[in-house]
Amino acid sequence: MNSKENSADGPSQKRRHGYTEQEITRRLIEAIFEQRLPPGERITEAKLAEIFGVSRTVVRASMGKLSEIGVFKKTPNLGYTIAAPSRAEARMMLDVRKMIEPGMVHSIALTRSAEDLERLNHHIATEEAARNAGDRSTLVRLTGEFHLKLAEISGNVYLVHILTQLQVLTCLAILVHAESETGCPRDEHSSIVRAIAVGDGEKAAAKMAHHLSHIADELQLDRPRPEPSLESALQWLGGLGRAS
Amino acid sequence: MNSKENSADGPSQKRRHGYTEQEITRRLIEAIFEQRLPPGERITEAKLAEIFGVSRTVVRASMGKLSEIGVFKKTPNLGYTIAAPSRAEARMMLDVRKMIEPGMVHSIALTRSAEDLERLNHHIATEEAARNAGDRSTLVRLTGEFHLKLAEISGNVYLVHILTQLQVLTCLAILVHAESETGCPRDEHSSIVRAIAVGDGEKAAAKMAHHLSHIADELQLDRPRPEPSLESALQWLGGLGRAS
DNA sequence: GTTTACTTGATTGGATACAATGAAAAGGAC
DNA sequence: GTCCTTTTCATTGTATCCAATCAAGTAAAC
Repeated sequence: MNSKENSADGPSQKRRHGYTEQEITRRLIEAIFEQRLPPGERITEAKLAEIFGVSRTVVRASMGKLSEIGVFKKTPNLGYTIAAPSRAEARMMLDVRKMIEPGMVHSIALTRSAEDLERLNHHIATEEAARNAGDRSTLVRLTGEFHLKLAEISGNVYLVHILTQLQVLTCLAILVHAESETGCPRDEHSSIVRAIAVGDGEKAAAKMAHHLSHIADELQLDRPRPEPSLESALQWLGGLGRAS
Repeated sequence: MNSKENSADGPSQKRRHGYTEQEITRRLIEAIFEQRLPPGERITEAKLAEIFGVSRTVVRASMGKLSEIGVFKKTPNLGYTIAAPSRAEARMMLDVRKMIEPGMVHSIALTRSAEDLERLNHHIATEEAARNAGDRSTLVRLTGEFHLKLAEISGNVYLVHILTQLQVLTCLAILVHAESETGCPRDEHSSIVRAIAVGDGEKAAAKMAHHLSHIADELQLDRPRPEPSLESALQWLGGLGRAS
């Protein structure tokens, strides 16, 4: 978090405004996408306030909203951690996305403009560039943002809002549970765009449904242990205790 | 805003805490459901703080979150109003619900337990009672909560969250635009539950899709004027000016 | 050595004071 | 009277202070 152009602006020169709450929220989400804030990491109001050069009041509002949507886990009077979604939670968020996104691309396929296609193709080209360059953290961010771009193109503000939340959470789930942290698989995005381009809503929806299923597959099948829960950890410790 | 059972809970007994942020948020949403907070109403932090007997700090957090999800409209440095969704916004929120809720009931139809059906039937009976009693504000709240109950039964926390937001917004849209403010039409709810009861996911989804379309119809067809926008109003005034 | 009670430290929770903002009213010049 | 400036006022925005809470460590009792 080296965002201290702040440190150069003179010692006692009073900034009219520090970062605003929305800017802070945006930066935190960005940091998660780029894996600078790993799931499970503990984080305090005071620390963030210092980093952004504002009082706790402002970061508190931001962290409150991020907690509300499940990006931070907050335990009262204790503190915050970056969420580390369980497999069950990951499945739930992908279930919701499976309800939403196929319908969304179906709708888009029937209404898309030339400019929309331009944007989508450009985005996919950028994805490919990052993939070829081996820039993993950028790739994860971009593949996530693809889905948000679709929401924007749909023109539905509520979709943008909802999918932004779900996308951040999905990103965290992938970081926790997926083996290959490459974000969305290969070129499924481009096949979705192709279906949109020819106006085939059904096909676009089907492709999107498959795409989301593939993401879900990665989360559920990779690791052998079904759920490294606290319960099993305690059981393990108990067995150890008895053995020694 | 007559929600002062507060005045009954002991005169000078010092509450360790006043209302918590979540309680305040819940009550505000409840008040909207019951039409004690009409769309367009202006509302200030100080006023709410006084009503709930807490400082601005707490209500501010609550109002911030409500603004985030679009229930309040907030203009910086000026104030808040209860949202009065435009027809375009109403259409968008119902579009999203059409993407989500049919799939949701489809899923529920395949997994519902006897207890789930019990809860749903009980809720519908309560709805009917309110309808027969002519208790309109309770009816609006209950018909809205039916959809939330479904989300709860699905067991998906993200669905509960998302639909809670959309439901409140839909309620506001209905209050602004619908002719008959009776909430959800007749006994469409019970036909959905019947399909769920027999495990027919396809039928439940279809019924829900129709149900949501009916709500959308009410919002778009009732009033003659397509959109009483500021633009058209100015144009009208302009014409008047030239004519006089 | 184990348990209990107490202290301490770190962190959030909430209230208050003050600054910043913008709208509307008041005042003055022409 | 109209236009421009100034003042005032209501409201939000931010910082700071202190209280509340919980965990963990410490000391004392048995």
